[in-house]
Amino acid sequence: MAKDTKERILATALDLFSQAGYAGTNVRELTASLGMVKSSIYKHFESKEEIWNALLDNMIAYYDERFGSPDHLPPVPDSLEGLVAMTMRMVDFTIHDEKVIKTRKLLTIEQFRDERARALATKHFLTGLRELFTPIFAGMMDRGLLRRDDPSMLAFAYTAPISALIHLCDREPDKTGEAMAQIEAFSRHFIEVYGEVGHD
Amino acid sequence: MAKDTKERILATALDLFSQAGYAGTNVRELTASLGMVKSSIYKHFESKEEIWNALLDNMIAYYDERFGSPDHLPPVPDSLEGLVAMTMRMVDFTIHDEKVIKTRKLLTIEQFRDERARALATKHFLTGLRELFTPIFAGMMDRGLLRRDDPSMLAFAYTAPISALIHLCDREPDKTGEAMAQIEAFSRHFIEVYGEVGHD
DNA sequence: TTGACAAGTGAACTGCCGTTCACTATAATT
DNA sequence: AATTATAGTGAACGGCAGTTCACTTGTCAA
Repeated sequence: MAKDTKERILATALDLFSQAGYAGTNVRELTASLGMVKSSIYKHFESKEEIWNALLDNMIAYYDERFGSPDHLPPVPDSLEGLVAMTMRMVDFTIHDEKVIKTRKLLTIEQFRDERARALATKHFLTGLRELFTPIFAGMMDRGLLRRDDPSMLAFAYTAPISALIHLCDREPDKTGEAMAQIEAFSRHFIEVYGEVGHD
Repeated sequence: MAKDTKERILATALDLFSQAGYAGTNVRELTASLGMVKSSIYKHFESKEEIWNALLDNMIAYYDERFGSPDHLPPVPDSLEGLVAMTMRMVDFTIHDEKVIKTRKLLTIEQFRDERARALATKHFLTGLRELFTPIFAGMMDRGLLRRDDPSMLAFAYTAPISALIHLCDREPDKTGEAMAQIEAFSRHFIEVYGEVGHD
């Protein structure tokens, strides 16, 4: 039971912190959202700050689990259209999964205040995506699908604009549809520009 | 005198809010940074929230002043190398000007909490840059410097990665040099890919 | 059946939060 | 010289923040 409640607390903390930030959320609200009284939370965590630290531990562990091992590398697409499809699948997940959305928002809010949040934010928003796509593009070049070029540069040129539109979805969820369309348009523009002629 | 103090208050508020956020900053710290006692601030602002609103007013006015009128549109570069140079000049300013840095950080932190911050964040981080570069790229295409293509798409593909690296500088200022180098490398990659042959 | 422990409660505490107010000092206006 | 306005002070406020604690309840092992 204890573990279950602890996880519920962390899920609710993620929810509230990702809206108003750590400083903008108080334990009254937090426990009220959980249907308990504020003192109860101290049976599970020593302090509000410990909740924050546990939350960060979780986020770091979750990230390492999903992107840390090479097992979870997406396969190299066997066509340019396959790259678009894979991209849209990944984007569709990342902008609709509540936990992932809240994690991004929380890192966005707290990146200037907490060292670990800062480091994780850079991974999430910049280097992680670039490192994920670098081997993919290298593979596509090997297969003659993409023009020979610096795969890391291409990965950066490809993921950064997509990442910017993902941030837009976090900020203005009602623009999600529009953003998805723009991501697809950008992805097609990209294969148009970098795709090797003779492949679609 | 009053106006001067008011501006000092807003400058200090921008400084503190951009580090710890609105909720994470209290009136005591704010006034202490100004060398006065906390009650004094109420001679200039009715409440902490009014300071926040005035700060947002300022940021919106400053943005409109710098980017709102077509007068301040940068000239269309007359060479591909000119685009790189102009880019580096703009980036150099935007990542070293304290006020601009703090404004970006504050918008980053508060974008999920305040409607006006949300709207201004989208302008700052996404649409503004795109709209700034669209006519520039259109002009460069007219002059035969860039391949004919959708100038708005090119503006997006160009500005989004640069914006991502500007965010990196805000988050990890010690990586500023590295980020500048990456921006220049990306800019050169861009003119390599999109530049019309026969021009440098 | 008892005892021990984990989970939740409500009241109370300390301290800081934003804000108010009567007051003083200074400067500008008449 | 007298008056008024402005900026700043220090003490005090009500309230809410995070936290503690004695206590009740429910669960399960001994």
